[in-house]
Amino acid sequence: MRQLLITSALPYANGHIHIGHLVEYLQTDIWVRFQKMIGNRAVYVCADDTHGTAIMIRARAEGRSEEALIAEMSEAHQRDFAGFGIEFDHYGSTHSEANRAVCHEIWAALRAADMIVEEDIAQLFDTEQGTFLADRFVRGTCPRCGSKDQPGDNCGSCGATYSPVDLVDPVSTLSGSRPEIREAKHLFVRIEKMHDFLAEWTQSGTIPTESANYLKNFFLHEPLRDWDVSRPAPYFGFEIPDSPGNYWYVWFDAPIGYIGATAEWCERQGEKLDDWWRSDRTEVHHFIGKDIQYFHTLFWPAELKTAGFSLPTQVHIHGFLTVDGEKMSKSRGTFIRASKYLEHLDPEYLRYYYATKLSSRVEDLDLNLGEFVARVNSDLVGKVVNLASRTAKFVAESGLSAEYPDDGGLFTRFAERGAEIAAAYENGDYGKAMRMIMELADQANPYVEEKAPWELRKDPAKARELQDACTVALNLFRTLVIYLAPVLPSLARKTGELFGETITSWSQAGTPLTGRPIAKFSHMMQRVDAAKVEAMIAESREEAAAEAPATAPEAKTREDSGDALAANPIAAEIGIEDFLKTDLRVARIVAADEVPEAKKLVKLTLSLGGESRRTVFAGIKSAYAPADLVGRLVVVVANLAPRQMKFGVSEGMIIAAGPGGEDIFLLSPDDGAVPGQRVG
RNA sequence: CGCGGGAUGGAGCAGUCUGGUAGCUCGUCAGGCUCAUAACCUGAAGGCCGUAGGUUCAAAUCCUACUCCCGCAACCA
Repeated sequence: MRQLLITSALPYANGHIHIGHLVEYLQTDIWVRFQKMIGNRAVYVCADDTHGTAIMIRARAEGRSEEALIAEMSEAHQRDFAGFGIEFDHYGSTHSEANRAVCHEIWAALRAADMIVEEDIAQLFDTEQGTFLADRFVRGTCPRCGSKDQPGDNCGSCGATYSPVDLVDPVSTLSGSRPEIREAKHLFVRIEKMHDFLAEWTQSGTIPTESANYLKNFFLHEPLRDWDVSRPAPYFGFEIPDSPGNYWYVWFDAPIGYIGATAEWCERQGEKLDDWWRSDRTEVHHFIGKDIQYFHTLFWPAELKTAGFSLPTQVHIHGFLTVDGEKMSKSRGTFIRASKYLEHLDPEYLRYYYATKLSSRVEDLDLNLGEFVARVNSDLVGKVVNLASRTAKFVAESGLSAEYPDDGGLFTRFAERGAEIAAAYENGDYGKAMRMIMELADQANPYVEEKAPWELRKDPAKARELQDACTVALNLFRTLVIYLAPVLPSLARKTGELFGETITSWSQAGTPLTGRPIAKFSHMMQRVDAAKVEAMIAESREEAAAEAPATAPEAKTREDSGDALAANPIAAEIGIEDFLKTDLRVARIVAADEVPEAKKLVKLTLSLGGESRRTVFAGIKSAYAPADLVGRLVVVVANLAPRQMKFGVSEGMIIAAGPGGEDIFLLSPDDGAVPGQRVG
């Protein structure tokens, strides 16, 4: 019997679970259930990831403590997971004493290994908010080219990279105030010390080949940079014991949460943590998304190795979810929260659909809504459940035959495929497992067809034959359900009830049931109603629109949400003279050309009236077709310094609102404005 | 030459590692059945396996080049 410790990435306490997250938790849950069914000892732990600036800022904005915020989110997360049948053995929080203790332990080991270095860093400090500002919370004027309103780490105009402290006229996006420069001590992990170990470990088969290559090409080909793991107060997190006033960066304590949560589970179960994290006997399996492999395959093993913990046996990495071939989109209604899904649809549908799409490769997974409906209905309802619903009632009185009848080897064939299907589950090739199971299901229905129990029952002399046929069909059905049980726990439970047993073990599939009563049959699974899918999408779209006023023209002024403003607060005050430096002009788009090689850009030719023409590259390709742009009036920043871009020189910038992606909204003057007129 | 993945009947995919009759599900069409949740069964149509070369007795499969698509990275909202 193998002993397995299994984790999914810790969901961040700043947001709700959506169907994209669920790919990972369902993938993990299926694997865990499978392992338990084949008799391995598997423990599935997870926790909320609770620390960091984002949590602190949000708690402040909502006028409550961080603890209150994360408690509420943890509850919401666990409710969503439970709704999808995701069963953790323990669900903790990174904000726990258990986790703090492990952080201390790992920290001490890093110190002992002389892997911690200190360095003073000049950082911007927002005096109004009383906090240091991460790069993304600062904007200002580029020190090199003078472009205004640039991000804190690099200039979007000239491409210069710099530190936020170098910005001319920096502005805090939290308060709009001008931050001051303060020196602060930061602590770094000198991960380069583990370079040789990591180079070997990442190529050892523990992680998918694609990922190993990625790490080799992007990080391990040169010395690894020191990892900044501290943040000065105020910060919501754990204070570093030997560096008062400094806190561990959220990404330091997040993975450690795996161990912290395990420690809590051990405490409750009377187990020893060392049996799970410092033992060759226990395999550690992480399930993560490709976006965070960097943390899990470099820093994490380096820390574990240094502190003498077990290294991950395997890191299972999955891709992202797309819906109908596109990224999840709020405006399209495909950004679907777990709780919203559950209001409309059975979680087993999604469990099955994802299972049919998952493999051991790092691939994105597409939720095609039309296919979703068709697959679930034809596979689960039409093929599998149908076997029971067309035969169970014929044996309601007689029960199953006392001896398993001659079925021409059908059941044996079903049983023999078990090992192969199990291997597919083990390897994470759920799609392959589902295909094999459905292949079997496709053999079962013709059997029923051939035996025609509805004919047999007309002749009392054939009662025995009828009972035998149904015994075969129901046993085939039962075996299929056992194979599907890791994916469809609810169907497995109902099937168990039909047969008067509990489905807990894979080996049950190998032996047919005989001589026992069959419970009254009732529908085990409803067909997917496409209308409900549509309703779910429509509601998601409406709710997203209500949250983001910029994307909801129908929203009236009094209903506008404050989110857009909160997300991007008003900049520092300026005088009229500053504003007048910006020369905004009305311009007419006289030509709009595709820039085929560019992802975001459209090449515009603007007329400022008369013979005056400008070429401007605008990043609006995702929102506007060039043909729709020609002729319309826009507002252009006319005195912006020309900028050399990959595809040509851009001589200005057109003004637009919106968060980006498909949600970009060009500003246009009302009728009557003429190209060349100044906007002021 | 930025990194990676992909291209197989109308749709979604398997098959590619380990060359040897091109397969599955859905959809379509024609029958059948009526036990079953407009479910199920039988049959049919539909593919020169992205393109062009090469290796081989034999290529969807191996090799080379190219084209297109999708992620990620870069590009002014």
